[in-house]
Amino acid sequence: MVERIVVAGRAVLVEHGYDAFSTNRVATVAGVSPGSLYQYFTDKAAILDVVIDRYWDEVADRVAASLADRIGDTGPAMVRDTADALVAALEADQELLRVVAEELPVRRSLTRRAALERRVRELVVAHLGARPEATRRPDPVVAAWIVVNAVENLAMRWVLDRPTAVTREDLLDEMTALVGGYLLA
Amino acid sequence: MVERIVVAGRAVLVEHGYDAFSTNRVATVAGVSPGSLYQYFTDKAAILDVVIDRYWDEVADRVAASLADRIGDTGPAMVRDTADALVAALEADQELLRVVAEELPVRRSLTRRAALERRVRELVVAHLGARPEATRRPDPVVAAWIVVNAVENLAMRWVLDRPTAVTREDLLDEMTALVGGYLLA
Amino acid sequence: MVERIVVAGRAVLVEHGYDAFSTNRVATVAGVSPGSLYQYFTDKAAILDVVIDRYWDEVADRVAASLADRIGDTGPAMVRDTADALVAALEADQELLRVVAEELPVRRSLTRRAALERRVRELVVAHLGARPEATRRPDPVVAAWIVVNAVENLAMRWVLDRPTAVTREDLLDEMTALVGGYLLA
Amino acid sequence: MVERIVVAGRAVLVEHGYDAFSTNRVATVAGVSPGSLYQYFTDKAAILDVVIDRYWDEVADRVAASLADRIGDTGPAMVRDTADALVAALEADQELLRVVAEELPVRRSLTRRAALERRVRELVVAHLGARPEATRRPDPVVAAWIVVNAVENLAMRWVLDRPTAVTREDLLDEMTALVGGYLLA
DNA sequence: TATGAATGAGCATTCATTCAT
DNA sequence: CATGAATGAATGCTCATTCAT
Repeated sequence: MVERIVVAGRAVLVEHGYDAFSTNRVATVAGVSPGSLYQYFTDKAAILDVVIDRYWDEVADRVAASLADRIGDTGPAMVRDTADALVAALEADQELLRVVAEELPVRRSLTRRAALERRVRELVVAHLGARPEATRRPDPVVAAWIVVNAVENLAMRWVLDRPTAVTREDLLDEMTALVGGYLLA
Repeated sequence: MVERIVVAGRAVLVEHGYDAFSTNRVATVAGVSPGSLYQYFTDKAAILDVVIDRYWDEVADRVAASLADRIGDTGPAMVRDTADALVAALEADQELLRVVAEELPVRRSLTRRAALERRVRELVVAHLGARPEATRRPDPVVAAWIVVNAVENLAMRWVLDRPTAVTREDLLDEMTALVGGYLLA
Repeated sequence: MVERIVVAGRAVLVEHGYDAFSTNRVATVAGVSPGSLYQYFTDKAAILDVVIDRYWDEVADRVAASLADRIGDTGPAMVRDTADALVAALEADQELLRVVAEELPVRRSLTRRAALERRVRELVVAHLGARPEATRRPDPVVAAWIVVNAVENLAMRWVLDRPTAVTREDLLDEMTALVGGYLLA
Repeated sequence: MVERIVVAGRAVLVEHGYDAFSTNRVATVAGVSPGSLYQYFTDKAAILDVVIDRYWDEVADRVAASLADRIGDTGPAMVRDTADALVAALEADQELLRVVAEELPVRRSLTRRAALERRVRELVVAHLGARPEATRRPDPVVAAWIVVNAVENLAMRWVLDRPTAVTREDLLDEMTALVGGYLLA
């Protein structure tokens, strides 16, 4: 039932946008009475939170799963593969990404995205710490912040804007160059 | 009168947040009757749009003004100065930036930010086109897209999140390294 | 408009009872939109309060007016006339009295009725203080409390219950005897 | 089970007030499922009715028990003792009295209180009938109505309002004087 | 042009009641 | 009998918008 409601919530968001995300509509789409919503969620906001959290968790899971396959990667390949995984994760549910990233107040996604970023950042810091020759940047913590923010944002903007001038391959190549060039600059 | 309304709209946004941005409140703060709003704006959304557009225009103006002073810049200095100008522009009205960037649907800012980005991108393209030795990237259009997005986003996140690990100097240094390393990678 | 709403509120109360006293119904009966209610009243409760307060104020006014005519009264005649005035005042809007006294939480009427009682009690205390021979009761404050409560309640119960055994004349006679007998006991 | 529900109903009323008297809460406090309520009561109102009826029955029982002890009483002593018994009965469960008398629609208590009053009134009528010299009032039925109403109301108001000017002894003394003075007036 | 009272569709939420298990 | 998830009508209230003045 929680499932039905969350799925319906997602559907409403994707098909009718955030403005149409009313409890009544979510209930209708879920084939459930409005009252039932409140047996599983305290609030309208609580439903939305679950939908959003679930989205970012899925993105994180996809990225993690993808990375697990290429654990031996090193240097440029690792960057490219990670970027690829991230882009793929964002492409997986573009419709919802559009709503979550453009219609919803960013604030709603903040904690979940921050968590995701922190996780990745820590991996990067660890990686850089383990291989001093991998970078010439003075502070690995700063470098990780830069790299993670830049890559995440580039991937998101690309998926959302689909700039005609930049193919998917371009994007991955350039992100690789961006990170590689930066770390060794 | 348009002026009064827009100023009031900005004030409401900054002082009470987007949720309190109701036509009645804006009218009250503007010292105007709610009916009068509709003589200058078609919509509540139209007011908001002007407030937001004006914000991004101000940011663009500040960046432009700042750049005009350093017209002779070249290479790293140019990057650093541009980044500095952008950070400064975003710092100039942090309160509104917070609302615009975190409380409002991103969609609202989309066209104006896109315009800003396009302008800067064209400058970058022109610059790169004029000095082929400035970059090893194969496609200047792609490179410009990458660079502008990365720098803009990094500046915004830094101003909004104020990550303790990254000082303002760090930020500028690293952005310079990021761009420099990338273009020559 | 306040007038219309209050009148409609009274009408709803009288015709459909307290349970039907919903904002929408009051608005409908007032021939007004639900939103308009909130331009003049903070709350549903605020509307009800005005209706109730107005009712008790009318009762108080009628009693006061009636008493003003018989200012020279003394002893038994004064008691009888006052009782008469009170009964008449309660009879004037029996339908509303029924709702106010039997359907509504008593609590709602408490402050207004307390004010009315206090006013009358003070008159009684003053009267008794001025004519020591009018009573043998040791404490005029206590005596006033007893007398006012007894008379008010008897009048109310009689109007509401219309006990077949007790005619209006009976009631007045007996209340006169009650008060007279008590004060001189 | 009926017991558990009624006890829970009383508890909810006393601890949280009438507004919180929801079937769900009563069921929770009773440690019973909401559905089970409807196997023993037709209605939410039915539960409330039993709670209230039981309350007034308890008051009646206490008064009756108290009176049984003083069966030989006559005249003023009888009045005083009866009044004492009534006040004591009302003081016994003041918390519930407050809810029943001030938060609940009076209508709910009407039949049970009417029954109580009728019982007492009949006693008074019988008493007065048996001793013609006990009163100078022309109609014992009328006199009984007056006396019972006055005493009951005074007792209730005193317990609920605890007027500082009137001690418990005052109250009993004055009620005795009131009734005595009246009957012999 | 400016007003602001009036609007009314729409919303989030509650809770007495039911009924399949 | 007992359950408790599910119901859904109904509620109080908001606020963008209109329009007679």
